[in-house]
Amino acid sequence: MLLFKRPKGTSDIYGTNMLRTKRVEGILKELMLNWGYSEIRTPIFESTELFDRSVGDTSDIVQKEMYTFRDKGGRSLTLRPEGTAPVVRAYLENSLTNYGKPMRLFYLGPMFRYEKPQAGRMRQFQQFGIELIGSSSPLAEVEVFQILMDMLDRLNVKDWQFHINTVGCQNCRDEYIKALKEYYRPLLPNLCSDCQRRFETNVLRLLDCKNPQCAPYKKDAPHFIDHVCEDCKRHFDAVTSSLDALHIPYVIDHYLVRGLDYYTRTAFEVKYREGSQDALLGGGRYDLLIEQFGGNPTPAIGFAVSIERLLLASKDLDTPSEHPLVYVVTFDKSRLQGAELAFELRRAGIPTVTDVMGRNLSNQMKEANRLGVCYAIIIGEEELKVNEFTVKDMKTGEQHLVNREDIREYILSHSC
RNA sequence: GUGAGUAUAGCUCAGUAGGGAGAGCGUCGGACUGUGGAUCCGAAUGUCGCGGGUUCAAGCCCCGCUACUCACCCCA
Repeated sequence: MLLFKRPKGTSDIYGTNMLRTKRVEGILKELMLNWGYSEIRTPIFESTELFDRSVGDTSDIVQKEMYTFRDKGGRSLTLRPEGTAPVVRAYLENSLTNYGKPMRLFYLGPMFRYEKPQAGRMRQFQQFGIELIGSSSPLAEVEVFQILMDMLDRLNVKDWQFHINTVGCQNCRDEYIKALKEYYRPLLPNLCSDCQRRFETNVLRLLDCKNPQCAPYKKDAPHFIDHVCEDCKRHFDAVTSSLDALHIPYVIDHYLVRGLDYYTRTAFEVKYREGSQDALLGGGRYDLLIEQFGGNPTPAIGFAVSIERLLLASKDLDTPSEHPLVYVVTFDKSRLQGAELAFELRRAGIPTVTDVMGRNLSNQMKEANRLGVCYAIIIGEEELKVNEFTVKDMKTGEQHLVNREDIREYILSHSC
């Protein structure tokens, strides 16, 4: 019986899984280089209030999903459940405002939410996100959507659906909420208990209730788009028409409200057809958040994706293999010469492995084969005498005697 | 928070009526003391998730617990 197990909802990543993860992360970093976004790494924990105040204290995240603890100084800290609030905090704290607008940032790292784990949902998960800070123009949406398309394309994710909605701004949201409340008030007794509670705390969330008991009433609920102000309406129209112009297929989802409070105007999600955790990516505009954090009024937009869900959705992405190029086979008389040669090859940038088990020739060849190397270099007594080592091509089985001093060049000039 | 399923070797799993704990793959070694992949032979690894009960006897039956998986809710 083992003494320790990994905590619930966490995973150990190794082997093929690690290779696929690195592949996806590599593609994402390359993508960002292409789009002129620079990476930012913020702490894994932040003050609890940062999330309370941004994500919203009636949200599921804050109410039941945060890993909150007190440190020895009595501070309330929280393992970050999402990336936008920390990035905005860092943006202001480090005066990145001085770098000019727009600011293009991306992040990649672990997030934490206390939930019941299941397929595509972990308590610690890896999230990639971008933030485009400083533009209120629909052109910002255009860039973000293009990045999103480019990303899904590079990762070979098929069968996704783009959902978009507007959630208004500080001027018009209250009016919509009023309209929604008026609509739902007489229906209240017919709704599920969750919705009865949400009616008071956060009416918007009634829209994405999946309870069949509430479903019939959703159909006739007022739509955001019919209640937003002139500016928001114009913005939304510009956004959708640019989607049309870019030939990006989308559906207007009047029930899309998102789980975080800081969104304004544009909110969107990419859903993936397979699997119960169908939300692959989520994002939106957050024009008020920076001001709310004490900065100058600065509009911004961004999105976040989970690496785990990307991996589930890009199954046919080919797995890269990582194996050494050379295996140096030694005998009792040549162990140190082998170690020396192996070291030399590695310094020349040739991935090399040699025996540390004291195995015989046959078993070293077996290991070389298992590791998938291209060449085995055999250093036996005969070879030592003439200072010429046997280089064996593991694919063809051919072998040649090569002078000790020429081996590095020999390997470098032969591809495998 | 709600519901369902599973738990036997490193992995995938079998285990018949309650009576000796197994197979395949993998690992290690040998056949072959200087040549891998193919083949053959051999070996190691198990408190059968934990605790209790029934029984002469429990991997199997009963009760409790735990862990994991899946789903709901919500999300990424």
